[in-house]
Amino acid sequence: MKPSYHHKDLRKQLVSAGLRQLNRDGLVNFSMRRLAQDLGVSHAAAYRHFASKEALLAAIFLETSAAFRAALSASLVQPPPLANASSASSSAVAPPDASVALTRLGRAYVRFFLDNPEALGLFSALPEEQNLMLSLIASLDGAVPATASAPLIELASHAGADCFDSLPDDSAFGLLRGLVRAIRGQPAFRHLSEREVMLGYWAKVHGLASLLVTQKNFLPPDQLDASLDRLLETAF
Amino acid sequence: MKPSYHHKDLRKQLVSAGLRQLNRDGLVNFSMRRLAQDLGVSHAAAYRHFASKEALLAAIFLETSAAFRAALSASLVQPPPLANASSASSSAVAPPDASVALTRLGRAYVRFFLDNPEALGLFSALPEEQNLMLSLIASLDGAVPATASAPLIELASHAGADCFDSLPDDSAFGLLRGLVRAIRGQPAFRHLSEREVMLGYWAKVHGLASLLVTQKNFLPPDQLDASLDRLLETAF
DNA sequence: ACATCATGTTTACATCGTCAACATGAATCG
DNA sequence: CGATTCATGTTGACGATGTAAACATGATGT
Repeated sequence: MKPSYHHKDLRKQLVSAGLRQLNRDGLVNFSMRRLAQDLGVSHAAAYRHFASKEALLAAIFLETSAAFRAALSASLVQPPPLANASSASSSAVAPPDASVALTRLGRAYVRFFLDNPEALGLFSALPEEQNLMLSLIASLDGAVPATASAPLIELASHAGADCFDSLPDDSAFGLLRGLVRAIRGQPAFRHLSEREVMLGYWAKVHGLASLLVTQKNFLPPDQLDASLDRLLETAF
Repeated sequence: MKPSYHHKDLRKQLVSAGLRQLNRDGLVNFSMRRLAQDLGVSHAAAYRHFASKEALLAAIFLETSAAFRAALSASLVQPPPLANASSASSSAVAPPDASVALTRLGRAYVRFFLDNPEALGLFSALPEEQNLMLSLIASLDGAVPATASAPLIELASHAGADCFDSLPDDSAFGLLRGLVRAIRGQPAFRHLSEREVMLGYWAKVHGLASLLVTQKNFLPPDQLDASLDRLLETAF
């Protein structure tokens, strides 16, 4: 089998091999030419599929963020076992309690970045970084198509400063907002606005992810899951 | 006055102009040659002062982190006015209450990164990123000299996974640890380890900084200080 | 069979980080 | 004062990079 002039779906291989190189060498050392060489293809071959290096990174970002979204959604629908697993409810689509749901969501968030360390850098080093984190939140509802060809701009354009109020209640983000509202019902959080409660939750979760990714051993690794649960539950 | 062959303290100008370029063009587009050109000096001139681009960035990091340290220390010694300023105690070196001190510290932390947006990227994109955040915490005590010529390695070498327990109680970090211990005295936090309380606090503060830097308008900017105080106080 | 067109390849260029060889001039010492 | 030394700045070169233009190949549909 000759390696065949036409590589046939080079595109997918660029994205997946690119992701691999990203996690190996870091974002700063990400190189188009080395990537092409690794795939046994000449440099500039990638430019038949991506307009620029940034576009490739955007595609990788899109794939990663799709996985991210899936992980978060899964944590709400089919919760991974908490530290103290008691009831065996088979298909609890609606989470029993807001703070439990937020704990699950938070744990999935942190776990994802621990499993994909480079994703954090990717998510914040891309051109539309200003709107990125919120577009991720917004993209929870699937309103933004994850089709890999769409440039990042398109994704980010859906999430401005006002996306907090503009998404429908039955979207995933709307559900998150609902959880936040429920939390805000507790007397301890009454003096905060919705956005403040939301930001406080997200900040804690995101901060845990950031710090733990770069400080993997700050907490004893074997008790990490339990620690995470405790920390997230304590937030509310 | 001819621009003089010898530029005389090019080094400082490289650091400060470099910091400026960093905040303008971002870390990814940071260019040695453009920097030299902006200073009216030929490329490679910088290599008389810094062994590599990374070394320059490390120097910029050191300067930035010194300012960071100063801002944090100042917030503990001479607190910036909280939202509700009542008593005018002239020189309250010892903060009156642990949670108040932590709120002040947190606000200084967030404010610093809002004022120096690129510092966040700098702090996490540098070679010793693994130990960076904790070395910053550790460097609160001034054990690490801020002399600009020292490479980053030297700084980071002082902060390993064990710096949490190894610093003396009367250092700034020790003080922070004391604050954390005081907080842990409250019944709501008794079930958490010291490190967990510490991480929870730091995560919230760091997360607030990260999210607000990239989402400057998520909270109404005019009430940002008040919101921050509320959010930080609610953590405890 | 042939034309079309998506997909690879080659060549070329500007820019980048970095090094080696050289130039300059301020400081030191006779 | 004049010669020497040495830190500092310059020039030119090299290899690697991102990217565009011109060209090649071969799968596809008429």
